Order: sequence, then C-alpha cells, then structure tokens
Amino acid sequence: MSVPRLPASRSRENYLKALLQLGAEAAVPVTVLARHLRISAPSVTNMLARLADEKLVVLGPRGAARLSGAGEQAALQVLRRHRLLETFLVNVLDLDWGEVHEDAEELEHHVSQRVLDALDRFMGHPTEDPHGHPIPDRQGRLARRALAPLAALPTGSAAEVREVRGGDDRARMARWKQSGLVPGARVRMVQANADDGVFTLEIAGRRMVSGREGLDGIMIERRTRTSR
Amino acid sequence: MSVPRLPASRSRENYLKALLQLGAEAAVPVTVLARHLRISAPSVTNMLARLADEKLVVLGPRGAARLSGAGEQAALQVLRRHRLLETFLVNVLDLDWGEVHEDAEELEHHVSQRVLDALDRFMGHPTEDPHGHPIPDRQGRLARRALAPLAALPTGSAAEVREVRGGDDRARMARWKQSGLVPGARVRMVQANADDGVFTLEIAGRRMVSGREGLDGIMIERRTRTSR
DNA sequence: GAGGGTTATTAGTTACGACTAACGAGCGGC
DNA sequence: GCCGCTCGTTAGTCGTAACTAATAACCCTC
Repeated sequence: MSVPRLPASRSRENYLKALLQLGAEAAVPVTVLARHLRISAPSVTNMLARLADEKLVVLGPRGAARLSGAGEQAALQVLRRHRLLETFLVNVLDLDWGEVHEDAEELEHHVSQRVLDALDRFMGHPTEDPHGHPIPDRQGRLARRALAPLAALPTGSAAEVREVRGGDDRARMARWKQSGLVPGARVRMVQANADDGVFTLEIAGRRMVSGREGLDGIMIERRTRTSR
Repeated sequence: MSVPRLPASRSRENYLKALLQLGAEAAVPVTVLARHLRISAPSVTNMLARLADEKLVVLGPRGAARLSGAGEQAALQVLRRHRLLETFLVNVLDLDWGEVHEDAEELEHHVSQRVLDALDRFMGHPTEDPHGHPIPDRQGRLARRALAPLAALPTGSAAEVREVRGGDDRARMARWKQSGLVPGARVRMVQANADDGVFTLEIAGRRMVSGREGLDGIMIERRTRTSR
C-alpha cells in the first residue's frame, strides 16, 4: 500500500521539496524560490505554472506559491527519501555526515519505493536522520517538534542538541562535529553575550567559544530534569 | 557557444553499456543497437554521431559502431556500478534477484564514486554479482572466463553453474531460482536429447526436465575433480 | 498621484534526446 | 541490369527545463 509517485521528474521534485522547506507557513515568493534553487526567476514562474496546472501547488497573489495537499504529500515523500538515504549513507556506509548531502540529493530522485522500503527495513525504521531531522513516515507524517536555537539558551542553562540544520555546508558540518555539536550532545551555556554575539559553551565537559553565526542552525531542547 | 560538453548522462551511458555487451567482437549495426535499447534507428544514428564526436565510439562502414578505448573504459565503469548495485540489493537488502535489475539499471547512472566505493567496501569487495557475472574492478579490468552453455553438457557429465544470463526477465529468474539453477549449484546431465531439445537434469539431487530455451543463459564450468 | 525600485511575467532561445516520415545506398535474386 | 528488401540517414518536430532581455505589475514614498 504505497503512496503513488505520480509527479516524478527530478526538477519537479526539487521544487516541491523547496516549497516544503521554505513555505512552512506563508506562501513562497518566486524570487525566494529562485534563489534557493539557484534557478532564474522566469524559469521558476514557468515551472510553478506547470505545477499549478497539475494541482501540486496553489498560486497566490504576486506569484507566491504554496503546496496543495497532493503537493505536500509528494514533497514529504521526497523528504523521506532524502533523509532515509542520508541515514543510510552515514550510519551504514560510514560516510561522513558532512559529505553525504549531495549524494542524497541526487539519489532521492532515483530510488524506487521497493529499494527505499528495503533500506528502511534494513536500518530498523529509523525516525531521525544523522542531523537529527525527523524522517517522515511512509504515510508522509512528519513529527513536528518545538526546538529552540542554541543561541537563545540563557546563561547558566543546559540543554540537549536535537537537530543540526544546514547540512549542505560541509565546512560548517565538519566544525560542529569537531567540537561535539551533534544530535544528542549535552550543552551548557556558560556565558551568552547578546550584545557582541559571543557565546561561551560547555559541550561534554569541554569549553568552546563561538560567534552567533557559528551556532546558527543548532537546535536544542531544554531539559528540565528529564532522565534520559 | 558552450564547450563540447563532457559525456556522462544517463542516455550516453546506456549506449556505451549496450555496445560493451553487444559488441564483444564485431562492430554493432545501428538496428541491433536500436532494438536492444528500444530506441528508433534515427535516434541511434544521431547519438552514435555524437559519441563518435566525443571519441567514445568509432564508426565503421554502414554505421556500425564499436567502442574506442576511452568508450570501453567508460562502459566498464557503468557495468561495475550496475553489478555492484545488484549485489548490494540482493545480498545486503535481501531483495529478490529477479526484481533488482530495473533498480540497478536506474541507480547505476546516479551513484557517485564515493558512494560506490563505500558500497564496495561495505560488501568486502565482491568479485561476482548474484547472477555470477564478474564485476569489473576499479581499474575497469573484467575477468574473462570460458564458460559453456548448460545445454552443451553431454549426457552423464556433471558441472557447476557459474553464471545466469538475462537478468532482465523476471519470470525466467524466478523459475531458475525455484529449480535451484543458481550460481554455485551442481548439475548433472541425466539425458540430453539434441534432437527434440528436451533435457533431463539433476540439480542438488532433484530431477528436472526442460526445453532448450528454458536453459538458455545458464552457463556452466565443467569440474574435473576440483574439491570445494 | 507620479516616480522609482522591486518583483513577476512574456517572449524568444538553447540543449538534449527522443520521435516520424521520407529518402537513399547495398545487395541478393532473377 | 533491374527489382525490391533491408538498413541507414536526412529533415523536421516535440517535450522538458533551463536561459537572457525586455516589459509589466505592484508598492512605497513624496
């Protein structure tokens, strides 16, 4: 009982995935989508018209686009493929978490349902990818969580890193891994200076100082006193 | 105004792979290639001209094509990807050997060197795929073996199945697996009747009767008295 | 309410890789 | 030597998805 994959075509799938990621709430303007996909604005207008034709997106005023129900389902399937693949590449094939993004980006458009299911089975149905992103289930349901940016953690508080965003920047990934900023890590904010944007942290007992940008994308969950 | 454009591309790779498989010795006529790839003859002429431009194939009289050195190398890399992927899908993901062909056919064009190497490493550098085909090594060297068709085994002789060709026919694969005709199986020709094309075999102690076509593609190695 | 800047669209092109229809070249049979 | 078959090529189209250049629509400010 698989969800059918009608739209197909690499390019369409990328548009849908981008809309899912950019259009959490509001409709996405053409320009934003164009920048994100690194495609010219006219091309985007064009493609959006086709996707609207196919009832995968709904166009609002001034060309802004949002996913239809069907479009969102399709996008979630692409996201599922992407995240399962990243998980496979890192956890099974032992590739570095910073260098798997492009591979997953490519393969997500070419893995059949059969192979995807087999991968999922082989890995024991993981629910999060190596960056801590939740993996949509077979029905396209995505766990929604309320995470806070690490930079918002007040001085003196502790938390757990749950998600590390921006997996397309390899250097960033490498730095984070280096300093232990990976999902599951415990962090304590030793000193947050909102004025000059300098943050001193303690990660697994080690001190670290970083600017705001260096922390951007690290999402945490405040742990009151929950045991593991 | 753009530069010649280097090969890659799914379609090109399929042409190269087809030429490798069809053109063992002689050059391949346009029509044969067209039938094999299920593409119209004019399209083939066209594509061959481009591949010749790029020095991947050499065109002979009457349009017949054969791979150049560079073309053969490229084709062997595609074949390596295909066979490693099939091996992975069957041996690791536990998919059925009859149903992995299409998946491998698709993925072979999209797996990066990095992922391929990781798969190879993960599987311990296999040298044969699940159908017994040798896997070209990283340098594109392909083990050449002299195997005989099972139908040529004389009455009373025993042999070992080494290779099972024609992996794109699922029904066939299923039948063979059912009757134990898989690489590594020991077979004995109980009665070969060249006249009416009826063959009686013994596979792992079980009798089986088959017509010539039912055996076509099963390649064996005569074992004199080798142990193991 | 008239500019000016941002944003979106229209129009026209390009590349790739397939297609059909129609033409031409080789070759066997008589 | 001509007929006709098979095989290959030429010519012209199509669909997808990108592009640039030019234009139009909107929004904000004065």
